[in-house]
Amino acid sequence: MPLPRAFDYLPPPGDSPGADWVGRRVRVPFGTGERVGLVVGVGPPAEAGIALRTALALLDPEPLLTDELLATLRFCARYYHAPLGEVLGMALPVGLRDGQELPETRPFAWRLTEAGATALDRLRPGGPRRLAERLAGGSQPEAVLDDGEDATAWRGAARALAGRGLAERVPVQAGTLAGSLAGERDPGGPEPTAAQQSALDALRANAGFHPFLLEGITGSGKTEVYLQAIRDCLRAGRQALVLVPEIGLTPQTLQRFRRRLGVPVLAFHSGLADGERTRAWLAMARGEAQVLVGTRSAIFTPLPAAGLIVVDEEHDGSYKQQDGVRYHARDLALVRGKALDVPVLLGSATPSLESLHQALRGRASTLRLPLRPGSARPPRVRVLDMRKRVLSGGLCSEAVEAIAACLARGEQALVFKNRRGYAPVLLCHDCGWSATCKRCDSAMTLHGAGRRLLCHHCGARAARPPACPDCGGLALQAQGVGTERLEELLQARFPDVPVLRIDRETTRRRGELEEKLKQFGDASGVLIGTQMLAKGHDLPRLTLVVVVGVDEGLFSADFRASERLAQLLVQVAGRAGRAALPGEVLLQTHHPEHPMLATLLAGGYPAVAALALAEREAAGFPPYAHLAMLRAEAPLESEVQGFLAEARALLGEPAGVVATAPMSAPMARRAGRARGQVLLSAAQRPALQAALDAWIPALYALKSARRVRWSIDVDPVDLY
DNA sequence: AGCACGCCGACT
DNA sequence: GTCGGCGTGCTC
Repeated sequence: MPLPRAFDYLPPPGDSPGADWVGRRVRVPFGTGERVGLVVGVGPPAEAGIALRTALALLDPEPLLTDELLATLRFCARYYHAPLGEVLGMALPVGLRDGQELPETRPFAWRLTEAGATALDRLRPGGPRRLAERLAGGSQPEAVLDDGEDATAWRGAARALAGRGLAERVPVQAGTLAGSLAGERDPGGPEPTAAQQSALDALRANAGFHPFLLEGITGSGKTEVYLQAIRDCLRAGRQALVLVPEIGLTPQTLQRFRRRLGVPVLAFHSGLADGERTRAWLAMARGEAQVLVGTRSAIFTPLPAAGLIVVDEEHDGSYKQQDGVRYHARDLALVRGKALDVPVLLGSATPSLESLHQALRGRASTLRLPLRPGSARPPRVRVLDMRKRVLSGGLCSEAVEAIAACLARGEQALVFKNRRGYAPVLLCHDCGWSATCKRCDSAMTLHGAGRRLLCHHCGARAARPPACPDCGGLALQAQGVGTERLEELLQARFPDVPVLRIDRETTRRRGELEEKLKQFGDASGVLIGTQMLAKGHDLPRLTLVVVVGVDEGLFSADFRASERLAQLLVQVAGRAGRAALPGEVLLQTHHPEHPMLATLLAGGYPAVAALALAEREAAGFPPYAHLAMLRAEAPLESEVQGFLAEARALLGEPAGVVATAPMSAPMARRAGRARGQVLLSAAQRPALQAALDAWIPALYALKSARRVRWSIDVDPVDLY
């Protein structure tokens, strides 16, 4: 339960609990019902004089959590000021949280039954037949099937065969699996470059906990270093955990890991069914699996034989949980690495300022991978000054000409716009009215070729009004451009080549991005996309990138906006060009003289990072200060302000901490709810933590806290 | 967070 | 006379 304390129970009748009960689940009476609990301690009750109830049953024959993981979760609860119960609930896979029995995790294989062998020739062509033909050559481990031609479809086929008694699922003896995988593959891989070799030497010279910051742009071979480091780890008989950003966990990534490592590689992400998540988690907990690749929440997998933690694209925003327990998986990776005494390898082309700061202070070692000879050269970057230009749908004539020239060479162009929809604003040119959301303080975005209005914050929809609701005029105009309008424009301008739009609207399903890009192929054409296209899939024929609308990021109120923009520009630019086909990047801006852009062009990301660090130090922002945010929302503005005012008064002026007055969130109303916040800042972490330790219990006790939804965000990434 | 209890308004 | 609204307090 999200309650800030633990509950004591008497042991189930006949049981005598010892310290080895810690980390096991119990079923207990709670209030009027029953709950699954996790034993976090055994001993006399924390408080005398409370009538204890009796636990009903011990559920697990062995602890689910290692001591280290439980200690890390306790740390997580303390550090992020979340109730331990909520942290535990979040860290356990759903199936285990609601008390299910521990599933089988041993590897299984499929084989044909006798009936299946005889029926083989009579099967109609299709998935089941293809699978049956594979199995006719001998039983196949599931891990091998997962990696084959029908990587996603074979399970359905297997179910169909099993339903007719033609195939069966049988356990594989331990040990034979790794061998069968290694035997089939080529685990050697390419010869490491000098830079990769020295990175690996540095990793090998290290024993125990140490953070490494692996800096290298796309194509510099970071993954190769991960793979070699994991192989070292496996050779020592230890487990490796690899964290990847939400969009990084593609079938291709997994396949590459499986091929090169020669052992089963488990995936862990929100797209998995509950059962699969539980099994992957447990297989690591039981030491039956050695490698797990997963997104943010994979940081909570038990690693009884840990050897290495890798965080790929460590600067990526998706490592920060944005609701509930607002943890940061990269930061927790460092906490776990220290507790487990294993190296933590943070990789990025554009490291976060936090990690660069750690490296500057000598807390992390930097390993650099320069570009490999023969791979892409850095693209030529041109800034297009948009002032006083004639625009056609957001693109200036130079950009359109560059696209035309690129297509004439038979190559591909990418137009990047971080705004989906047709246009971000619908404006009345007669009276200045613009379409805003009824429930949010934000403009509604035009969609559907400009015929519909959609709020990106609450999902509200409306038809485009035929006339201005305010003045009745007919001068309603779409202002600005989104990806949809760019698609319309480019399709009209280049009718003879494919124009493909990739954003959350056109590409929702997992794996759909890969399918679409595969279909797009190597032929000449134009891609239009948002963030989704900033990284990932390899596009060898892509030589031109046009970035439309850099300006939003240059003048944002958020102090992290320029860092994020620089990271995005570097990532997007990294998509252009190959050894044989040099790339070009065009940046459209109204502020060509902006220092961030100038610095980026002159010195690349390292120069921007150095500049940003100096600014942060001068302004007293992270990583030179530490922040915490109290947020509250409620249907009524008065309830939010009432709570925040009381909360702010309770805080007082603690030593070493500066807190703002209660204020409205940058978007003061969202989905019909008023939102407000108080920001705390401290030069030293302990002062901030001490203030929060004293403050938060008092917040729970506030009456006004019951009328709002409030939360604490330690190390917030977004200030709203 | 759930859940029960409790005290005031609209229905058969 | 009862169903049900959500304010309040508790959960070992």
